[in-house]
Amino acid sequence: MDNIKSENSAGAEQRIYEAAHEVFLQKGYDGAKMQEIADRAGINKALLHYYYRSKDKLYEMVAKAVIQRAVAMVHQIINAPDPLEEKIERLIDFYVDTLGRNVFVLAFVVSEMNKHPEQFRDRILPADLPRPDVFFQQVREAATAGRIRPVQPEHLLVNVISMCVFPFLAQPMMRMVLGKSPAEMQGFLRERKVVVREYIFQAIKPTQP
Amino acid sequence: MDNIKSENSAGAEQRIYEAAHEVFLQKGYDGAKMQEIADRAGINKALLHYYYRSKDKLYEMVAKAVIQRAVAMVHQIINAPDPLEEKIERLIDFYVDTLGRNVFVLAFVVSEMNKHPEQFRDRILPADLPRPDVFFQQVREAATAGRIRPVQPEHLLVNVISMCVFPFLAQPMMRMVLGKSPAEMQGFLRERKVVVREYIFQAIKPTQP
DNA sequence: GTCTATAAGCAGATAGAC
DNA sequence: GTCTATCTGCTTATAGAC
Repeated sequence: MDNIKSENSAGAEQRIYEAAHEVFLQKGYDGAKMQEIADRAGINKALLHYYYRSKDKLYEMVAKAVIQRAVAMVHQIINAPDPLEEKIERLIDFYVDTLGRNVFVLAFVVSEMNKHPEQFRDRILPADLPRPDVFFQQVREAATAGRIRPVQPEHLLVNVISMCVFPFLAQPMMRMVLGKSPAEMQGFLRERKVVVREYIFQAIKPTQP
Repeated sequence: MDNIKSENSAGAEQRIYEAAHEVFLQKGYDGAKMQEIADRAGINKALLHYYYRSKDKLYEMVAKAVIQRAVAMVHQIINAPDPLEEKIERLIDFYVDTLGRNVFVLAFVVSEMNKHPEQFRDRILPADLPRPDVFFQQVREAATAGRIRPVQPEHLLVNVISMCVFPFLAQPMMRMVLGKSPAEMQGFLRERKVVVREYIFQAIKPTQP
């Protein structure tokens, strides 16, 4: 099954792709340079164009993969068969753990979608986007059953995501506002999981039993 | 006081600055091109360099102004003498209204600070950053007085900012997740003020009176 | 497949006329 | 002050040898 590759560790094509992934994520389309990608892959620019015809194509491929992986993971959790309360906790854990470690993915998606919206709409976003319908339905049912206040499902989801994700995304800005050192900020971010959980459950719990 | 300017509406220097402001905010440092700035200002590239020596200097000037204005406005609200509850409402209104209309400013700060952190630290951020100490103190006092639960002041502030700001910042991503049209998204975002207020006050109100 | 060399075009910056 | 013309260097992309 596996052919013998003429290069070291992983084959040029694969290494190019991985290098492109890193560079595009960190610098965005405009800031990324083919030379740097070639350097990180340990080959030269000509080979980039041999495997991936142009910078655009390479970018498209990377961006597509990044988006699709993110969408798939979120969808998996959001529409899992877990009960609502558990699901919210898993969502919080997922966002803080996974995205917290890969801030670049997040910053990439947000900033690139803002900067090149038409390119994303036309060539990068998947046509069929899975909706969080299961989650929404669960929220409505929990409200009807009186287990939570009757909150709007979409806003609940957005609030969870916002509180989990934004502090990581805007880490430099938050440090500025709070006047924290990088080390202090690390500690602060570690507390987020329990804080978000606390705020969300306080906010949705029934008013008077 | 006002000299007669040889050019139309506002004087070349001013028009260049405004054009640069627009372009840098929308495209970031890497995506911005001096040619486009010149075009929007209605002059040519040579004049850019006559007034502002280089792209770097021009960027530095714009970024500094953007940051400082944002910092000043936030500081003004956060350390105002209003009582805590009012202040939180004003904060929410401020973020949703002001930043909601200028998403670019926000995206600019977040993404550029992530991409060029050392440049921001060394040349753009003001040395003296006003701290939200007054706000923090108010939270502690309100907690001691039993008017709110004893929450951590910093996390409270971060939660307010996150829920207000993130949905606008990640608007394209949110549309993707929620499956909304641009028009529907507009409506959704208009509901945020009241929703954030509701979540925050539910989360911090005393457990049992 | 992988390289060197080079083409073609663009972006930032300057010289010099007016 | 403002322009045209031009230089220099960088970036994407291709040609062609091995």
